[in-house]
Amino acid sequence: MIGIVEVAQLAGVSTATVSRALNGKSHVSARAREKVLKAAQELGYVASSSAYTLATGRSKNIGVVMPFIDRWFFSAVLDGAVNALINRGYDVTLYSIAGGESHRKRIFEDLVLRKRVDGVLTVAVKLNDSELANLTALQKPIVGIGGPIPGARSLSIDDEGAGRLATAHLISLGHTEIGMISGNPASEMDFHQPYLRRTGYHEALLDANLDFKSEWMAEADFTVAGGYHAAKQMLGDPRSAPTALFCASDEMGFGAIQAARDLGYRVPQDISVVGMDGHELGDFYGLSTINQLPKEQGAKGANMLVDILESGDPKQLVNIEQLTQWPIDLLVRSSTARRARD
Amino acid sequence: MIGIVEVAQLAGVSTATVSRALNGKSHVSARAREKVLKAAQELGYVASSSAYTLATGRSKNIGVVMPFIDRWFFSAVLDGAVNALINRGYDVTLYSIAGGESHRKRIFEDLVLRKRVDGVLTVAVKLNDSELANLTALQKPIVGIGGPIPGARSLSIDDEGAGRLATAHLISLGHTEIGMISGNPASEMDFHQPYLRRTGYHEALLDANLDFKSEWMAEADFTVAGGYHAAKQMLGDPRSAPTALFCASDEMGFGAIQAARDLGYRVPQDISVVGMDGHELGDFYGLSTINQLPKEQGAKGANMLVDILESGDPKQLVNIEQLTQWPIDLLVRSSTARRARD
DNA sequence: CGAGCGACTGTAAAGCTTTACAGTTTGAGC
DNA sequence: GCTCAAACTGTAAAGCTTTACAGTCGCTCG
Repeated sequence: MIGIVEVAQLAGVSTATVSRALNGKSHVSARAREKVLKAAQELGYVASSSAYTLATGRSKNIGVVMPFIDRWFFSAVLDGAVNALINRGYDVTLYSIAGGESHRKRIFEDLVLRKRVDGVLTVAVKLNDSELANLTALQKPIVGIGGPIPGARSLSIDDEGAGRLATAHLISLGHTEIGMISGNPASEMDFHQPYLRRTGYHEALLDANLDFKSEWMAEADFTVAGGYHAAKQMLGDPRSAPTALFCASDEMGFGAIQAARDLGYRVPQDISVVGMDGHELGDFYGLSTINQLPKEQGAKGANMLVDILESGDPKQLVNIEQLTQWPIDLLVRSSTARRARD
Repeated sequence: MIGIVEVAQLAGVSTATVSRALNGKSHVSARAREKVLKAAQELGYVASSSAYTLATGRSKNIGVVMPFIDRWFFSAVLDGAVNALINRGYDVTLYSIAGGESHRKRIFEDLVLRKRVDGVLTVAVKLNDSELANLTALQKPIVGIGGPIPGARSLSIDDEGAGRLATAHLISLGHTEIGMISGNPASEMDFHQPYLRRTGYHEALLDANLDFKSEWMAEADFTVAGGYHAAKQMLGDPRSAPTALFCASDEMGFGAIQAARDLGYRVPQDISVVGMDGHELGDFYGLSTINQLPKEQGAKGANMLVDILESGDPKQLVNIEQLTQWPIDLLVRSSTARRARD
């Protein structure tokens, strides 16, 4: 096992000089630096990260905590975060809290804490008071993606505004009978996107002086199958079928398009459908949507966290509540069109 | 900052006893153990993982290396692995090698090496000689998922057998003109699934004494859009259009179904389509497929790795080549049916 | 009753790096 | 040539745990 002393010996300097030369923090003569670099190269030396962490108190490691890993939105956020963090010299340790409450408790108390990570990035996880207190006590900064976190920094789209925009898009196309397939609040999310998006929908209708019927509101679980069933039910009744549909997720939008087609409607000539998220398959299925660029959100959140860590200002670390609004984008594709004349 | 000495003081014992009581390795009197546990609980003590790693040489951390994070198959494997590893007390550090060769080199040489991880799990990554030599020199075991790795353990489905099974399924339904949409070998995979699956297809045709036409073979990039275009091209020509299609990924299968429908074919009455992988949307779209249970593969690979680490036998760690074949399953849904009489 | 063994506990070293502090060298300015 | 600051370098401590080794204690067995 070769360590810093072997490098120091080969280079003919002290271990302190080796450390300084390799980390580039303080003054080292060009001659010494060169000898050290050569020796390190020759021996294939890489500093032990555990010793580094023990000595400095920094692990160069960020914990990412999310409720799901294999759902599209989450893996996209993760992908963006991992790439951003690698570029800034940080590793990421991944925690899934799908395993229930005890699982979650163990992660926050035992694993994440104490030196394992320098900071925490959460995705659609709302921390409770004791989790926040733990992190604060240890001076570990946290950035949350996907919803505001009281007492911490967060990055989130304006879900209400997104709902309003999607609905307004349909209104601008001349639709007056607009249904919504809303997310199910019980679907394991910590935040309230379902409510917020629904509120935006209602507001847009109000703004345009449009009627709202209760048959135009359905709930599903954010999945394709859920969207399919809800849409089939809503569109199946010719007396109350709306001419346009806003779905609170793209997956539900895919299901709704399929349901409409199966019922004999043409999309978009007979029924317009707008989704939400920016799912990778949206382009293929031609689904108009509100794009929230999850990959970019992940990268942005990761960079915010590293900025805080490297600001050098301990006051920045914790106890700062700040909501960064993430811009949204209306992506118009082929699933929405002007309302046909009756 | 409270450490092991604070716990020792409060419990009135030495740090050695605290360590032993908490790790449960060797004999500690019940009385002492109880005092230690109580003190640790009271102080909220958790051992510093960096000090633990430095002292023991084990990090309780597994590196997972994959070329993509946000593609369905990979995130499913990751999900399975993360949950399995958490259950066995290991963390996972995630590396994406999407960033190109230098990126990859940095990960394998600088980050993964030296104490950061106890072992490595790769997904669809073929290690080159120097990467393998590095890991071997450091006695870090490795398990690869998604293809055989010379000189290491791996877990993989029999891609050739899968291709044969999918094709045989179509043959058993009476189809004699069977096309294939194969993966593109250049699509950033380290392994040769495209070739293997194609070989299986050819073999099945041979076994059944069926003809093969070159118009029945197309290549695409594993995506929905790619499958759509390839299928549209192949099915569009009525002179040579096959009555059944084997797609080397489920995404391409989705695209193929859509293409067939857009051309006016009914699926499965006019055209049968079988995919491969077990994509989560397969159920919704009714795509028959070869299910390879990626989540379970991830969990199995992770458990294999931990078993090796905890076997206590240093000879198990490296230099063992072993290919574990992962069983596959034919999942028959509504996209395949008996060939219609002409 | 003594020897010896097993169970338990404590001391101290080892693991590897960073960095405060102190010491040395270098070179500029006078 | 001397002084002094700045640049560089080395020594040693600190960071926190595990564990080898040695020591203590109580008990059993002869």
